[in-house]
Amino acid sequence: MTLSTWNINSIRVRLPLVLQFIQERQPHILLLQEIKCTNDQFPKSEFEDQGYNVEVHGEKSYNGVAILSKFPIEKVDTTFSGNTLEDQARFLSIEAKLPIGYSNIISLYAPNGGQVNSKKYDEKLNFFQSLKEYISATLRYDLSLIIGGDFNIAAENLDVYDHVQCSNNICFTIQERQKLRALINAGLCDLYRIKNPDKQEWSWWDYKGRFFDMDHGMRIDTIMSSYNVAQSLNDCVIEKAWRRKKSTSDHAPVTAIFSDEKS
DNA sequence: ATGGTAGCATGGCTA
Repeated sequence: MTLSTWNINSIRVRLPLVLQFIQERQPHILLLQEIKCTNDQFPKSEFEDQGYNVEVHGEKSYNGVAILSKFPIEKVDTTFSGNTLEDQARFLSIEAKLPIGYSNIISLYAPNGGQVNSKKYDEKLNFFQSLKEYISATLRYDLSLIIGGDFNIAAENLDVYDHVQCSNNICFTIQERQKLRALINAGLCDLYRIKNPDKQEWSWWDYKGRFFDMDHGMRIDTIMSSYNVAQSLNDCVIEKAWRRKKSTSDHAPVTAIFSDEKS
């Protein structure tokens, strides 16, 4: 089973590219972020034509998340208990019977945070606090949880192109990294890091300047899961080729491949 | 320190 996540920065602009990605990669599940449209603007039938069940949590202009699933979707939630940014479309949860077992799958678009120490920055820290408390209260030894998306925080020094230069930048301050660490410590594994313990790869490169040409990026998108799900993991890769394409997103997709056995 | 690009929406916000 293959599960991908991709911050596509507008589904209406990126529909042809996402359809091409589906054709080539054939993910059983695709988590999307920054769809930047309302539910009725989302090209649902185009994905249904490709054999996907589709759930969308959108809003006008900004944010927005969606989940495409080859497996029937059994339960849907557009927020979580305690969500401090409930008015923004950043969270979509489904349940589905996967080959690895019955699972809760979440598409997450964490806030960027704007400027360090701004109002948005505080809201970002508070959002992660509320998400950690929810995940902590929800995780049980018999629950299979997959949470993928744009976390908008790079965890470690090897997750940014220059950890000295980036240390005061949004998405890499100590305060943010502590929030991400606390979320992981609630009982999650970073599936990319399990399979690539030393690799330095990025999932996001700024559109501005020559960031992509210079390979100056950050690894802020990933797929996390409960430990039992991680036992079924075969590989996890960042698909940089999709960031190289014309008229693409500023993020690359991340894909996890699982063995089809229950863990 | 600022600006560089991109999308939404058509001025300025968000990233």
